Amino acid sequence: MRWGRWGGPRRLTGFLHPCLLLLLHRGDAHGYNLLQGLEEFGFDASSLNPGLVYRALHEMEREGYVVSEWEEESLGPPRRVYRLTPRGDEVLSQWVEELRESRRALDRLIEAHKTHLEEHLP
Amino acid sequence: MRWGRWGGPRRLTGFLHPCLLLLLHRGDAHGYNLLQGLEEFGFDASSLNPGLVYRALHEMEREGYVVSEWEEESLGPPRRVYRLTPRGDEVLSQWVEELRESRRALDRLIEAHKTHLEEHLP
DNA sequence: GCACACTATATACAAATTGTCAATAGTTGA
DNA sequence: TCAACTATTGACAATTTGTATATAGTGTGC
Repeated sequence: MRWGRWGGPRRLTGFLHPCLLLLLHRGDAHGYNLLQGLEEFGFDASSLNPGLVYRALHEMEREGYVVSEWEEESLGPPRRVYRLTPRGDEVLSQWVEELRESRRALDRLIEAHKTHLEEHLP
Repeated sequence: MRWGRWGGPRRLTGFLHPCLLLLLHRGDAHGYNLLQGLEEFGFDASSLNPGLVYRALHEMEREGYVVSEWEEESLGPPRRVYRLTPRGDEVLSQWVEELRESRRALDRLIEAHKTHLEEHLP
C-alpha cells in the first residue's frame, strides 16, 4: 500500500454528477464547456480528465436526466449539446438534499476536531 | 445499470478513517466499540458492516496511525484495543483540513442550487 | 502545405474503494 | 442447548474513479 492512499482530497462519491446537472440548469452546454464550468465547484479543469465528464454525461443520458443532440452549424469539431430534463431537475433536488446530510456529518467531524484541539491547548 | 446507482447517500471517500481516528483520540477503544461511536457522524451502526471498521483499523495500523494489542482480562470474546499514535494525530489534522475544503465545494453547490430555486419561483 | 496547438468527443483498461458474505468464537440468559 | 449478543477476520464481488489513448475539425505560424 503506497503512502497517500487516503492522503488526497476527500471528495464526495458522485459529486461530479450533481455539479454537471446544476451547470446544465443554467443553460444548454456541451461537454468541453461544462469541463471549464466545473472549476466553480473546486475541480481543476486542466487536470480533470475530460473523459470523466463525457462518461458522466453518457450515464445521465441513459438515465434520462439529460438529453443531447449534435449541434448544427458548429465551428470547429462537432459538439454534442446537452439539455436538462424535468426528471434531471428532480434528481438534482434529491441529490442536493443528500448533500445537505453529508454536510451535517462533515460539520460534526470538523466541530469535534476543533473541540479536541481546544482541549489540548492551555 | 440499475436505478439508484447515484441514488444513495453521497458519502465522502475515506470518511470512515478520520472518524475512527477522532473517536480514538478520546480514548483507546476496540472495533465493536468504535462501530457504535460512529453513529455520531451519521453512520447507522446496525446497518454498517463491522468488517469495514475492522478493515479500516488494520489499514491504519499498517500505516502507523494506530497501534493495537489484545486486551488482557476481557470479559467475553477477545478484544483488540486500539490506541492513536502521534503520527495518527498528525494525519487526522491534515484530513480535517481536506474535509474543510470539501465542505467549501459542497457549500458552493448547495448555495448555487438554492439560487437556482429562487430564480424559478415568483 | 504542414506541423502544432487547441477544441471536442469517446472508449478500453487498470486501480482504488466500498460493499457483501460467511466463518470463527466466547458469554449470557431462557 | 439454543438463541442472541459481543467480537474479529478474510475472501470475494461490485462500484467508482483514474489513466491512457484514439479520433477529428479548425486556425495559426512558417
